[in-house]
Amino acid sequence: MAETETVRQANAAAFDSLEVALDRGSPIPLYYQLAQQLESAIEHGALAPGNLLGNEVDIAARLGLSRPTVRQAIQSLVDKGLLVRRRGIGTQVVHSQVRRSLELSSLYDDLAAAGQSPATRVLRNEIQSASPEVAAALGIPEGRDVIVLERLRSTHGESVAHLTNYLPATLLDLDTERLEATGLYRMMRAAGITLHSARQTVGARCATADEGTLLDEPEGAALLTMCRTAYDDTGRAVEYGTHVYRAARYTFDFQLLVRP
Amino acid sequence: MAETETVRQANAAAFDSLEVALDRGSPIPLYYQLAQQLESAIEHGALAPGNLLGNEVDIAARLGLSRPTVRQAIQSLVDKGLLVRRRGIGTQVVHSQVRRSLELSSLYDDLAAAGQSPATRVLRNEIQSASPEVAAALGIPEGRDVIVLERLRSTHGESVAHLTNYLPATLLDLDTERLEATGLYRMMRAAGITLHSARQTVGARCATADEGTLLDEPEGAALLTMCRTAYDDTGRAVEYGTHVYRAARYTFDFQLLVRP
DNA sequence: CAGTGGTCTAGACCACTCG
DNA sequence: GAGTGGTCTAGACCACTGA
Repeated sequence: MAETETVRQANAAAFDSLEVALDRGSPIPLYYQLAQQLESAIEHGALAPGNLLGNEVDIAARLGLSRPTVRQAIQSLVDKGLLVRRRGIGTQVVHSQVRRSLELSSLYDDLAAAGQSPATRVLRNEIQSASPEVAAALGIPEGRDVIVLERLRSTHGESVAHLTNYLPATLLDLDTERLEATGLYRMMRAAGITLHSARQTVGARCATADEGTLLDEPEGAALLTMCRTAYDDTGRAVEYGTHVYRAARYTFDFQLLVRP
Repeated sequence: MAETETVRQANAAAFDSLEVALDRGSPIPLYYQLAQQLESAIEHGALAPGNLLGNEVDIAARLGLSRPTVRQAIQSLVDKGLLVRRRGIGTQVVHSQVRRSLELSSLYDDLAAAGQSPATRVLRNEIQSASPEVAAALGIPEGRDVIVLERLRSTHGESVAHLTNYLPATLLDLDTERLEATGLYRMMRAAGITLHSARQTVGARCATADEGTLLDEPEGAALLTMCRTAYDDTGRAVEYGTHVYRAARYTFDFQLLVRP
């Protein structure tokens, strides 16, 4: 098809005319600078879906980089799901429909956004002895001190979720005011805790009378439940939470990327 | 602490005594061979949690590989969450508590396992015109032919989920028998469709009377709902599904890895 | 066949962490 | 200061794809 040829030429033009400004004096790695600029070019449509990127050797030559550096940049976007490599063909921009869903919900949004919601009211912030369940989840001895955190999250003046969190008491201090302003994960990060991974279980059940009162739902209404244990990069469990969401006002969105 | 020193020495010994067999004649990449053997060493406890791996230059020298190749192997395990790198310190095996949860539920288990469950009964397998909702989800014109698939999944003789899927009719042929034996995703893979990503939304609601009958739950029982659109690596939507699970017998488990 | 990404090498310098 | 991972270079050969 002639159309295909036209598109291919347009692609090359699109990438050739792309201005990539690399600052070798910057502390930001070159591959990262390139990746960021490619990503924004894709976002802004300068690189359209389906466009071929041009071969890696040429790109490297044109930018004055080595091929491994260019590959590292491209690879990071492949890992994000924005680009697709094909042996013998080239590297292509993923189609917009897929990209849009990627942008809508990164896998880590929930972790990142946890606690950053506009309105979170702290109902409880105190130290207790770890129950067997909590101790097991956090991998600490039963009876050890833990911070118990209970929060009510709402948007637009309507309650959305009831969050209960448990943290080893030695980990950090949780000032209630800062907690409502900043969010739990941001405070943990500020305390030097670097998150590594978290394990989540999502289920559903009907609201009890108490839960109904708290969340403004009738008894028996459907609720989404989520249990999470989050780990440090040293392998410590740093948080265990059991959360309850009003199903009518909340869903979990996430994106799966299939590794080749 | 003396204990720390002992552990550190044990680490070095653990890795030094690790036998890594590389086959340069194999079509399997060297970095992949190394990654696999490291992974199994971690699984089998030959490399214990917290163990330092030893520096990359030494490993490369000992195995007769270049450092980038060793780095590529290590990086792949870091991406899986099994190892943690620390600048100026070394590479460590992640603690077992974290690893266990990683092994329990890879992020892609659900996709991979979809349809491989022991008992799946096909209730419907026919071609229809795409409704507006389905057409929008699949990114095809309204009214275009789509395969409509309705399945009932059960384990241990009890129903667990009611799955409804829509696929562009041009994509592949779905033989009901093979579908029950093989599973949808395996059939798609066999048809040359390589999955790239999927977007999921998980929610909850109460069962209608019909759903209750189908799933053997009372009306009003809590149900987990899941909507998914899966994409090809060319960017085509290849499947849209709306699934309903009995909350009493099913939860979604997944693992988040925080990218540095 | 020519062109592409996939793999691999053998070096180099830097930033960071620790003692 | 010594040791670590993080980045980068300038090449090389291979496997796969398409025409």
